Amino acid sequence: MDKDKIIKGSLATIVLQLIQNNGRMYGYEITKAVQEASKGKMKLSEAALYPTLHKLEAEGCIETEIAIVQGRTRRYYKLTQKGNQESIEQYNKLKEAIQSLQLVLSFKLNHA
Amino acid sequence: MDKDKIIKGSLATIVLQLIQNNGRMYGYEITKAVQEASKGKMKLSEAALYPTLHKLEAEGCIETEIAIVQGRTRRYYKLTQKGNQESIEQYNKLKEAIQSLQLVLSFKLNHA
DNA sequence: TAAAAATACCTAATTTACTTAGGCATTATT
DNA sequence: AATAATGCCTAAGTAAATTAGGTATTTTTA
Repeated sequence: MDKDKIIKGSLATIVLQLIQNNGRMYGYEITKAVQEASKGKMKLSEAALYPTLHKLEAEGCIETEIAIVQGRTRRYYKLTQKGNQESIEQYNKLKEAIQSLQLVLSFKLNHA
Repeated sequence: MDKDKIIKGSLATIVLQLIQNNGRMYGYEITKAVQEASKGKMKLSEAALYPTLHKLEAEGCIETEIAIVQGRTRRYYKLTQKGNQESIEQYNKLKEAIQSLQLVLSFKLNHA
C-alpha cells in the first residue's frame, strides 16, 4: 500500500479504523483519505483496497449501503458490531507492534 | 515475523539496523535480540531470518565471517559500505512510514 | 466541443514475504 | 540418558500485496 513498500499487513486495520473514525466511507474516498492524511506519502491502490473491503464484508466486519450521487454509484461501508470490536482490537495490537518495533530498532547488546 | 502478523515487510530493515547498532551479529543472536528487545512480544523465526540474511548478502549489504565458539559454528554478519547506506536509508523511510501510518489512523474527514 | 482527468467500481495474474514444518549437529541442562 | 538450548539451514504452502488491466459516468481543460 506504500509507495516504498515498507509497512505491510496493516491494511485491514487501517480500513477499519478509518471507517470507525468517520462513521461511513466508500472505497474511493478511503484511497483519497489515506493520501491526504499522509500528505501524499502513502498511496493506497484500489487493487489493494477493494479485495480488502470485500474480505472484511465477508467476515461480517463491515456492511454496505449503496448511494447514487450525481449519476455515480457509491458503495458506503460502515462497521458492524463485530467490526467495531475488531477495529479496536486490531488498532491496539498495531500500536503495541509499533512500540515493539521501535524497541527492536534501537536495541543494543550488553557487551557491544 | 510477528506473533500477530501485524507489521510485515520491515524484516530486512530491522536486520540491517540491528547489525549496524551492534557492529556484528550472527543469526541465532538476532532472533534472541528481537525477542529480548520486544520483551517477548515479537518472535523472529529462523525460517524468516536466514533467507533474509542470504538475500542481503547476495545484494552486497552484509558480509560474513565464521567463528567457532565452544564447538559450534557461528556465522557473523557485518555491514558493507553499501549495507551501511541502505541501513540508514531504510531506517529513515521506516520512521517516516510509521509517522504516516499514525496520521492515517487518526484521520477524520472535514465533514464527518 | 473534443480530449483528458477525475470519480467510482472492479478483477486476474503475478510476485513477494512470510509461515509451517521440518532437518542436521553440537553442547548444556535436567 | 533424555531434553533443551545453541546454531545453521531448506522446501512447500499461503497471504497480501503489486502490476496491469477493464468499465462507466461526470467534470475539467485545452
